[in-house]
Amino acid sequence: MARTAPRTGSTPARDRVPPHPDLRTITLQQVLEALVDPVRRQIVRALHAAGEDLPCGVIELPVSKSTATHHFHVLREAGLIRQHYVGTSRMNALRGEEFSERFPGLLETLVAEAEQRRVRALADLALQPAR
Amino acid sequence: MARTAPRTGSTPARDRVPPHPDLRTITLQQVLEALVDPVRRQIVRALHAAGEDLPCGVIELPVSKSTATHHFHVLREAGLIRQHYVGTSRMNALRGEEFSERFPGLLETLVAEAEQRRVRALADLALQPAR
DNA sequence: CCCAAAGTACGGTGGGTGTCAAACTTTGAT
DNA sequence: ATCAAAGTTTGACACCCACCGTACTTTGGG
Repeated sequence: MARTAPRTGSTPARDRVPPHPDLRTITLQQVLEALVDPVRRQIVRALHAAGEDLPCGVIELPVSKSTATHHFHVLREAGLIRQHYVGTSRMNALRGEEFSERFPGLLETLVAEAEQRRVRALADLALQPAR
Repeated sequence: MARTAPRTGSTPARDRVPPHPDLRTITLQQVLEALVDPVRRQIVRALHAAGEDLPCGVIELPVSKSTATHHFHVLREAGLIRQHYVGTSRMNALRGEEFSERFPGLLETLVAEAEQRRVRALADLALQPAR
């Protein structure tokens, strides 16, 4: 029942795997607070589109590095992403399957937003004849 | 194509029907901002459970009347509820069908939250033998 | 050994918003 | 005509959180 990892002696003392919450303990409140920020939704969409682990750096965000760190932290606490280190880079992966099992439909709504965004951009272009 | 209602002359000048936004103009950002507040989710759940129009007053909320007014306003702007007057009472109805068509699954997630809440309350009771 | 790269941690700032009380409006009833 | 009920409006306030810069840590490479 030891929730803290046993650390089988061979690995160095400091493990760089941050705690990932059990999805069952996540509340809708937490998830909505995480997803109400457009930058965080952008991260989620990027990870979904990539379909694989991405280091923080390759996701282009309109904020500073320290702010980005903050956003990744919030997403992890809300059970949306999983993080682990590879060298000096922190890799991020969407916890897609398990999250969708806990909150069905939510992720799909976010992905749909990306689609909307594209359609609207096209429509705006079409509706502006000249200027 | 006139988006503003024509007001067929017979009705009195001041109509007490506030503007209800077209669901197609609502963004996910707006909806999430509306639903991130627990009081507003409580309102939505109450309307869903009732299945009929309810005046503001009969929904018990942990806030003052003026704050409640504010929350109903936000929900209406986000396309989640429709309001109309009956006497001195303002009736509120969930725009359930059309909203679900625009954002499939979201409302269901909120309703599921109510279920979760009940289950957790029961579990908490069961896990506390005595004190 | 030292430096660059990639994040993290921390302290501080500004804007947004949930909150309330008080004054006001509209409606229906006495 | 007057009064109570139900909401609304309008400030004002307090707290939260997204944001940034700076300093720091860890890792891998020259």
